[in-house]
Amino acid sequence: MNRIQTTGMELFYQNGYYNTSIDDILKALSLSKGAFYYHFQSKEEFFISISQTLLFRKVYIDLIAPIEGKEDPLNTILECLDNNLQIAENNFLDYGFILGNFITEFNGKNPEIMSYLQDILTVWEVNLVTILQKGKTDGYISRHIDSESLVSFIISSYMGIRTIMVESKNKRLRYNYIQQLRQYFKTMDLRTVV
Amino acid sequence: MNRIQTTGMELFYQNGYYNTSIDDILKALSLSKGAFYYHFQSKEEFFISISQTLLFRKVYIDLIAPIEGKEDPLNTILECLDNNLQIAENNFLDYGFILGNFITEFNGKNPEIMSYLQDILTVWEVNLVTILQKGKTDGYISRHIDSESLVSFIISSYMGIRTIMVESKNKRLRYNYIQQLRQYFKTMDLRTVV
DNA sequence: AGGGTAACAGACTTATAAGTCTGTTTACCA
DNA sequence: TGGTAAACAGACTTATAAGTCTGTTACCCT
Repeated sequence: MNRIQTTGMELFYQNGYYNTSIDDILKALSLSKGAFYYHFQSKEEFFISISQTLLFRKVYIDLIAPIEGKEDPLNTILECLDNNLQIAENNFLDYGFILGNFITEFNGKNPEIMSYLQDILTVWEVNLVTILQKGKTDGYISRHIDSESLVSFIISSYMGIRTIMVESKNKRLRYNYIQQLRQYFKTMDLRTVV
Repeated sequence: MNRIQTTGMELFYQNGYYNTSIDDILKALSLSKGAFYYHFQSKEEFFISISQTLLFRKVYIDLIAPIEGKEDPLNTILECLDNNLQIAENNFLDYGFILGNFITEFNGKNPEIMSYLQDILTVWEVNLVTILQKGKTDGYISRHIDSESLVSFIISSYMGIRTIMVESKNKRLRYNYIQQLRQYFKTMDLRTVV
């Protein structure tokens, strides 16, 4: 059952939800229809179960855990995003930011699934806002900064750069992006962004 | 034939390429299979024809033409992006940045279509770089700015904010985004970003 | 050991997709 | 006005999708 979810998420990520059939997933696992529909009611319910477990976990591990409870928010965020971009860069077959891809795919088509995806995004957002607010009280960040705005900006730019990096062979894309973000962060940092 | 392309682009935009059937398009137009396959060889060739005409034209009209040949690059870009975000915001049924959506959808699935989409993105990119370079010689922008990096950053953030704005009801998202971008631009402007 | 249930196999149904093909309409021009 | 070709109609084929259903295996507990 866990293997089905794992393979399902991989294939959905690679080929998209609508372009991946249950048979594709089962073929990759040498399983039968019976096995699948014993564990899951439908393709939709299957995807939702993946969202709430594997997808959420992945976003948490990759983007939330590395910044949780850390000091020096701006540098921490920079480092976290850079790590993720490096992994994507080194992965020959990268398909972009998985959460962003699904949001794009389900937008306007499946409100229920969209709400689950939006929830995950919100958790990330809230965590970023939290660490930034703490950074203010800890004297890392200028108090006149609007954390919500900054977080929207960070998330937007990260989603975008992941989309762009996918097909572009430009090896400086990651470096340039981080440089720009760092430059921007400097304007709101009370200490020094390294 | 032009109506077929127009309706095709609309439906592909709304529902995605793989999730839109030829029959869907023909039903919307009260046309038959014969009409479609008289004009187009296949669904793929149909989409490519749309990319090279309507899609390219849309990106050009919305994002390139408004900045072409203008003075004061940073403010011009800000205004252009803000306009597009306003239109998206006021459009009750917005489905995100159409070019970005297709790039996400075709990534890793159809290299040929991807290359056409990438071409459109490149045209936009080149135009942005050009106007920024001109802005340097005209004394609008600090010379130590790397135009390519800045352009990647602008495009990334725009693609991302469009994705996020789609399902979020937050009405300040656009305003905040533009504010952040303006703030960032101030650090590289030799005059005053209004 | 054997009974019972969880876990799975795989043929089957129904719907919908892309693309084909034959026949019909429409428009235009001599 | 009649003939010709462009433009279109729509039934048909083939493939593939999601989901169903009946039968079979594997395992666990007493």
